[in-house]
Amino acid sequence: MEFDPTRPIYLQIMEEVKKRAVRGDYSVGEQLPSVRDMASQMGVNPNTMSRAYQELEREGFLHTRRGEGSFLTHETERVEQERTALAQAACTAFIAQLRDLAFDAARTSRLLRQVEEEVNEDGDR
Amino acid sequence: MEFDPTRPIYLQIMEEVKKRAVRGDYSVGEQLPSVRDMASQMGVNPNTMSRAYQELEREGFLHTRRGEGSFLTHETERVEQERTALAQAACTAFIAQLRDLAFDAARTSRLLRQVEEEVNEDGDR
Amino acid sequence: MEFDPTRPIYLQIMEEVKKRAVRGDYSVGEQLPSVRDMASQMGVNPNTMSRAYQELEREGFLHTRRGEGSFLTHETERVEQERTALAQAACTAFIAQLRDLAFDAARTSRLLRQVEEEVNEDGDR
Amino acid sequence: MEFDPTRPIYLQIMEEVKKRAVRGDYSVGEQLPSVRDMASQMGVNPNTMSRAYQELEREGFLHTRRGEGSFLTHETERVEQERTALAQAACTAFIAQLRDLAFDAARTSRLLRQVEEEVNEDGDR
DNA sequence: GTGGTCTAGACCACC
DNA sequence: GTGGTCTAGACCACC
Repeated sequence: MEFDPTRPIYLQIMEEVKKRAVRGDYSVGEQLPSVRDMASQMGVNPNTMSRAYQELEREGFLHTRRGEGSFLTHETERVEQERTALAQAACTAFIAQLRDLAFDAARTSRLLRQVEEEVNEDGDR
Repeated sequence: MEFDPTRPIYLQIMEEVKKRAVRGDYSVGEQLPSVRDMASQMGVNPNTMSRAYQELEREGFLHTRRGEGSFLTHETERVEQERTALAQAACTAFIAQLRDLAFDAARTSRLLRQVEEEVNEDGDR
Repeated sequence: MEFDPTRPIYLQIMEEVKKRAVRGDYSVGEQLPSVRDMASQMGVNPNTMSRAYQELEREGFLHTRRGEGSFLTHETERVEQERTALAQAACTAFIAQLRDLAFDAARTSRLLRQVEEEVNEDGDR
Repeated sequence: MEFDPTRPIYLQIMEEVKKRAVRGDYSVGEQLPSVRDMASQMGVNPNTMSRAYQELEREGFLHTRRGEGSFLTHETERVEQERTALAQAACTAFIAQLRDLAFDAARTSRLLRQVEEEVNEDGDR
């Protein structure tokens, strides 16, 4: 994986794990790859991965059972909450981009209506 | 400037110049920094900058007068066209993110309405 | 190959490749020598040859498949179009020469009829 | 002046002087620039220029009067003869080019008729 | 000063 | 093997 060198890697790993859970790569309650496996998978130091797992545990996103491994939270709502947070972040970034382009409100409205149509068509599939 | 190492630098420079023009950093018809200046400003080789300028000229985004320098197109429409293209690209990326998060149509609609409101508030400022 | 030092080499290479295709040295759809081979064949730097090939691709005269090589266009019409263009260029240069010699219209007419006869004899061969 | 390095320079000078006379840069009977002046004008060695003048004299195209200088022939016909010869040479080269392009007789006829029209329009000016 | 071209040589991606 | 990109540095034309 590629990491943005200007931000702490463990934070970027946390986001990645959350995205994977939200995407459904891991199901609620499911065992996650071990710290070592995940570290080699993402090409980072196991210590860094361990830190990421610890922080995720503090946030209640996973729990670790000594000697057994780490497991994604059982609470569906917790994952849903992350989905919303990630969507909101994407949304904030998107608005910032439009603002930076000085894209006016009228054109934005038109663009968003287009987006909505596209999404609805997708939903129908 | 930081460049994504997986994509040609000259393409990223082209996008950056377009963004700057769209943001209004450069006005239509205005002389742009020379190839050498822009190259040192962005920390790339003058040849790479030259390539970027040449491609932008081919796209009609700027024109070069030998021995004089490069100038942003006089056509406001050309810049507007780029504004639209950049906004659409941002939009497409945004939708892809929501899709990747398995964000359903109903929630997306709500989110988009929220975006629209925020942008309108901006417009009112 | 000898190049006219007053004109960009890559442009002269483009013309040479077109002439070769028009002469039938390369057939439509056929693989062309690699950038490196053609460069050493013509005694130029591979970068210069690469530029020539890229411009020819932009003109639709050849297409490149990454990792495989470059191929003359499949469209016979494209090559025919070049034949016409080259003939017209030769023609324009010829007229300019006659004009430069202050060759009057009557004598030019006679000369042109002579050209036509010679070409027709050629056709009969 | 630029010379083709594959052919004797004095021959190329001779052709140049003939072209100038045919173009009317020099009139019949008129004094030509001295060997020295012409040599520096064309950027060649005076010996080379001298050789060219001698050959032109042998061909009866100019005559030299010791201590006075060189003069273009008085005979208008001699210049006309050169005009024809140069036109014929241009013509031969033109036909060779069309042949090299495998430009067929029908297309050549069409092209030549176009040329003739252009020349006639020119003549009307 | 300006941009345009060319070479030499490296490194990469795709095959 | 193939082409694509980038750098470094030279030289040139036009102003």
